[in-house]
Amino acid sequence: MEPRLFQTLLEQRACSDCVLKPMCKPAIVRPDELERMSDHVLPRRSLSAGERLYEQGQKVRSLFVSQAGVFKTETSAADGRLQVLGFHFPGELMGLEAIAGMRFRADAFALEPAVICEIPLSALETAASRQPEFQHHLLQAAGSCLADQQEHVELLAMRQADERVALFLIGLLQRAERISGKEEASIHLAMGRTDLASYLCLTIETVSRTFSSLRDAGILGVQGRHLTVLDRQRLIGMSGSEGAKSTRRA
Amino acid sequence: MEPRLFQTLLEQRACSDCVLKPMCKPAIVRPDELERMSDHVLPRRSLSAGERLYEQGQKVRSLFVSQAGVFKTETSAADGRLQVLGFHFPGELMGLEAIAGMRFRADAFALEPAVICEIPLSALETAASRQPEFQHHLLQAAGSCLADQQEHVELLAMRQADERVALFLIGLLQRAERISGKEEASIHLAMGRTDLASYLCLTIETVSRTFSSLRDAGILGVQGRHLTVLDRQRLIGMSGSEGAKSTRRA
DNA sequence: CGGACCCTTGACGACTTTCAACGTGTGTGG
DNA sequence: CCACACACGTTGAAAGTCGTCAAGGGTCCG
Repeated sequence: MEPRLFQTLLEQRACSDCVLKPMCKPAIVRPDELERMSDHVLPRRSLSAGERLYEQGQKVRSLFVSQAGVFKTETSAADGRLQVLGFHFPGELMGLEAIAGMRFRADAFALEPAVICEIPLSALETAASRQPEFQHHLLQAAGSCLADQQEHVELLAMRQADERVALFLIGLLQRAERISGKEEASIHLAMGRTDLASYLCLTIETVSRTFSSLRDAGILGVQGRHLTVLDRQRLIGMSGSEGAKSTRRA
Repeated sequence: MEPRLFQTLLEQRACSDCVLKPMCKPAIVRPDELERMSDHVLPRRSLSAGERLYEQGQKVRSLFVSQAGVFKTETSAADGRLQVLGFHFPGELMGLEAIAGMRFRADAFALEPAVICEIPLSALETAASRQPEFQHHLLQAAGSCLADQQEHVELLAMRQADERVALFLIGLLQRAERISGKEEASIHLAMGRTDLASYLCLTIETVSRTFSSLRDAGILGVQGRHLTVLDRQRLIGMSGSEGAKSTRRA
């Protein structure tokens, strides 16, 4: 497959959902043309899998929106332990949590080959001052980030490992369906078990065991990073504690 | 003590640190005079301990900043379980996470007698459009909220109960010191063990036991909700896993 | 073919939860 | 004034879940 065409398709899909649509005009033009556009078009950059977008402690000059490819943000504590704070899908804003201290609080890595839009903070603020509509969108985006983080906390508040995994999978399904617009049953995990476990505050062994038990229960098909949701209702049922217990006994 | 005078003192202290300082002019005037001021002065309201400020699912018309008194935000899941998402000290913005869906995602309760500033969303956005400086502050405030949430996740990522408790106490100390400007050793908990446990994703028994073991180790003085940090260095040492292990063995 | 990496599975142990009882302080009513 | 209920916090013992340690299989790549 021609990678250029593939990228273009991805870009079109991503931009239709992008938080920065009001200040961006990529639309139908080809990538090489985009580069030359001056006005509202944002600097772009492509990253390969595993490449770092920004680094913890680095001064913040820009925020980022993935246009294609999933990213992870990850802090490293003083003792060297890594903690994945979030996964970021196309159209989602990254870096906002850094602007209070003006330094990134985490590393950001591309989990797949990716294309990223970079928004210089200065451009962001001037655009917001001039266009009330964009300012509104920006606030909405900030609110979304915050809501996402709250959902992460709510996920971690689920005591049992299988509740957390179920809730995570449902979240992935919903994000995929929001992008594709249709009901999805298959999930491709952009992240490995290690990142997944860190995000869920579990060990990779526990994640693996949970996948296996979901497979044995006939709820999930597991082939490495390709998952298939076989029984969506029971998966949803597991995502709350009461539901989880009754499902497990059944 | 005259409650009116007491309130006024609290207001002055809180406002000096308030995220909304640029759009607010309370300063020295007495509360009853404030009520009548029109321009930039925000609607105020006082709540008694336990009173609800806003409710999950309610439509968002305003955001809030505590001026005096600590608040908690708490979601109730479908199965009735409650989860405390955050504690909010004077000067901190509340409700931003709701604006993406235009509905509050949690209940907010005053934990103590409190005074609150209410900021209608419309006022917020118009003020931000007109004053680039205020828009900047607003973004910073959003970033702070996000950073706080991330710290909460990092706290929950601490595996051991004593690490979480230690990290939480250190956070409280820092918030108190940021407000008072001087080093603090005593902590007054505005919240009960139940809210604390929920926030830390532990049971109240575990929290209680952890306090007791910190007391027995000579690190913390515990008298109900009044805590005294006796050995700050060891407390800090416990907040990372390596430190916690070596401290525990010593 | 060997090695590195990722994922899975098993056995054991540690930690937290659960269940239960007790103590304290506060407010209410006799 | 005391008895009582009630909320809150503490402590103990037992049970369960997940982490740790260890081993093994699979795939990709030099």
